Amino acid sequence: MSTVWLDADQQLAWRRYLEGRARLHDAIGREHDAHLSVSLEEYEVLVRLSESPTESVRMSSLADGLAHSRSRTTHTVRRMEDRGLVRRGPVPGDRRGVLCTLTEEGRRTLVAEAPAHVAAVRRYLVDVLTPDQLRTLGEAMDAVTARCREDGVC
Amino acid sequence: MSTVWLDADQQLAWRRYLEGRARLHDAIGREHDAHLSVSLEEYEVLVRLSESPTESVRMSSLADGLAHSRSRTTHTVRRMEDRGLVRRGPVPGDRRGVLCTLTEEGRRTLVAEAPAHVAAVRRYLVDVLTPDQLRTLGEAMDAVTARCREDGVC
DNA sequence: TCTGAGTCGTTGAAGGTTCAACTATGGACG
DNA sequence: CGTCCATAGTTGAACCTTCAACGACTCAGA
Repeated sequence: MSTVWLDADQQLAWRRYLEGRARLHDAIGREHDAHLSVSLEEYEVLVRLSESPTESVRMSSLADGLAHSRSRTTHTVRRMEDRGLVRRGPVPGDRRGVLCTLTEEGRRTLVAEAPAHVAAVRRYLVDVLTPDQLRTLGEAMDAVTARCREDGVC
Repeated sequence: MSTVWLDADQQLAWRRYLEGRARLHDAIGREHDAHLSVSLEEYEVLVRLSESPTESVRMSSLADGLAHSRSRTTHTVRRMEDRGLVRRGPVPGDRRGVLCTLTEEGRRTLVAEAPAHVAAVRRYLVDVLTPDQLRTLGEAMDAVTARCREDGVC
């Protein structure tokens, strides 16, 4: 708030964040490439769908929840539909909407590949932090999300 | 280490991290798009170069420091060279190497645009966290980086 | 000095994301 | 109702990153 520049501590934290962020995404992405049939982003789509009682989520909610653009979500879901992991249908009561639904194949894939995904998250994030660090990390990133929403930068 | 699954706290922290990470990158990226002539990635290249006493860094060191692939670095630097922000030359003593150097134009760009960049980092990260949270965030991501290096996943 | 393994950086193609433009539907308000 | 603006989602092109293959150079050891 006060000055324009970052002090040494702030600068250090920002640098460490940038580097860790890049390496973490890279490391987990490599695990997916090596051992799973779906990318990290596609995996997250499967998770969101599986968490819905109907195993289906509207495109815009999906985009919102994943913090992805609508366009990106369209492309991702189309590719997944081509591979039989999800299917698209109408939203009851709103003819603009598209409902994305988990297929049998999508559910099987999620169940089969979840352990490897979780193992990667543990190996590169959860297991290298203390419970306190992990909690603080979550709270910090939650504050970031709140500010972004506040600014309408979504 | 112990079990295969994440408990509720771990799951929550991971989710918050994923969402905050996406939104933070997006928010700062938008600031760059709107008010600066260089992207966040290009800006980081300029910063690294400016921090060297000679205002030049070898391609591989640049790639390493930014946690980018060598290929990505080549493409990024080529685009920046086309715009006159950096220039490439030989590394004294190793004819395999390429030395990337800040140009006058690159230095001017960095000086002119740093305030807007820093303002974005403050607005979306530094200012929404307590000093403790920010420090812990940095330490946590540093631990992630250490694990990735340990695994040779770079 | 020759050989072989490793490092450095580039290249072009393939794949994913972003952006702007577009169609279609919904909802508020006269 | 009819107009107007907002929302939902798609499309294709431009752009960036990734990947595999490559040429060039270095270094260590026989």
